[in-house]
Amino acid sequence: MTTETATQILHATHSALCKHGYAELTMQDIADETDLCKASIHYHYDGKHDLLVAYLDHLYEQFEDRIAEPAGETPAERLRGLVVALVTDRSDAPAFQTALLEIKAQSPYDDAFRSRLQRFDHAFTAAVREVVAEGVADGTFHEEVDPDAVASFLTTYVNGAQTRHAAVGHPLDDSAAAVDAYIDEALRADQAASTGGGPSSETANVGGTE
Amino acid sequence: MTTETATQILHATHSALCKHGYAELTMQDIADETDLCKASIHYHYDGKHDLLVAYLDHLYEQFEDRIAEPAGETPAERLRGLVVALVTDRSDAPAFQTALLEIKAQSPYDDAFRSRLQRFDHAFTAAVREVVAEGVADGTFHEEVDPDAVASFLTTYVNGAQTRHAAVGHPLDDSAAAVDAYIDEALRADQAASTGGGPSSETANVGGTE
DNA sequence: TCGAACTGACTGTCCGGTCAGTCAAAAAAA
DNA sequence: TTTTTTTGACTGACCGGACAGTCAGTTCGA
Repeated sequence: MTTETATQILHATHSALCKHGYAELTMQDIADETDLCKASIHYHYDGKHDLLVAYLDHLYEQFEDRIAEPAGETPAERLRGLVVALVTDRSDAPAFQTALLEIKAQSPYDDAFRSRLQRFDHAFTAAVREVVAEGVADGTFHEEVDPDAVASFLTTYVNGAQTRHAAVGHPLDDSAAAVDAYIDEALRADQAASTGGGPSSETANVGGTE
Repeated sequence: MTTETATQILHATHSALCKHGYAELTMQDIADETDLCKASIHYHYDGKHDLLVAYLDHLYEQFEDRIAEPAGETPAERLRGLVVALVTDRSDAPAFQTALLEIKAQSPYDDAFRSRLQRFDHAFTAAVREVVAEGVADGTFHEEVDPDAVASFLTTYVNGAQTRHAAVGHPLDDSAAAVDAYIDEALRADQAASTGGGPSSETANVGGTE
């Protein structure tokens, strides 16, 4: 098939996923976002599962690009950009985060999903680790800061922020603010530590906002 | 119906949920964990959704008891007990956490689920806040520690640990260790802050060792 | 004997997947 | 060039399985 058709179907999958959620997603829903019929999608993809996996791969490529070179002058800004990008309420994708959580929840039952999600997790952790290491190297962050520990910590925190937002409506802004406080208070070498309950960490999100 | 029958069905719901997961759960699966037939369950509950909601309520009662009076001499120990109880790999419930995540992921589509999950969230946050406040009051924790912020922070982190464990297999032990480190380094008044910052706590290594 | 508890058989619906066939454009033959 | 064949893309109609929920009827204890 032409790449145009492929992206059309992948795009339709995204829209349908946001509209109906993963659990309620049907092939017809996807076809409805297309000028093709249901059978045509089966013609291009071996089945629903195949299509979803292709969609996750497609998503990962975008995610990879997005976290590849964090914008910002200082490591602190880049770190903030990296994390906050996943913990910000983008009006274009309220339902997307929810659908992604549904997929995460299916991951234990589906090896293909699981390996894809692991790629997201590893990529994000690696990106954070990289930026933190830069910060430690150039003196932005305390020298005792362990990039591995911080990266894993933030990844877990981001996961929590996303889950808690989707599940109980805990504001993403609150979680983002807590990360900001964490960066300032726990990592930055030039900031006075003010303790307090500030730093809450979380991590999580795989897919990003799209 | 007798409360015995009720608990039998609720128990069966739990077992079936762990065995099959939420997405694949059928009324027949639940009935199979019972000495009743499918129709009998429909006789006692208005439907699948009703039963699941009753199950969540049942679950909440147990949860409430569990976090009601955290065990431990010091606030630090009680806080640890509170958090680690939710971030420990209990052999009896590997699949249970996954099923719970599936339910969380459905929460945005289901008001009854959502309100129940919010009760869990609020109860846990309140329990943490309480213990932290005790710790601040008796000098175990720094006086600058904000119980509200710490409670929200830890709740989010716990969510992240659970999600990341289920979704990509990130070890719960690692997350638990990070929380231990957080308590020691960011909250406890008698611990030396590892960073150069100031007199107040430092959370440089909040992420822990993992 | 009355009614609550329970059951087996059944129904309606939904959905993933299949299939025979259409159609247009490319390739091959004339 | 014109005609024929092939092929890839696509479609409407259909199939079969799964599952929530129903219902007429049975069982059994009070």
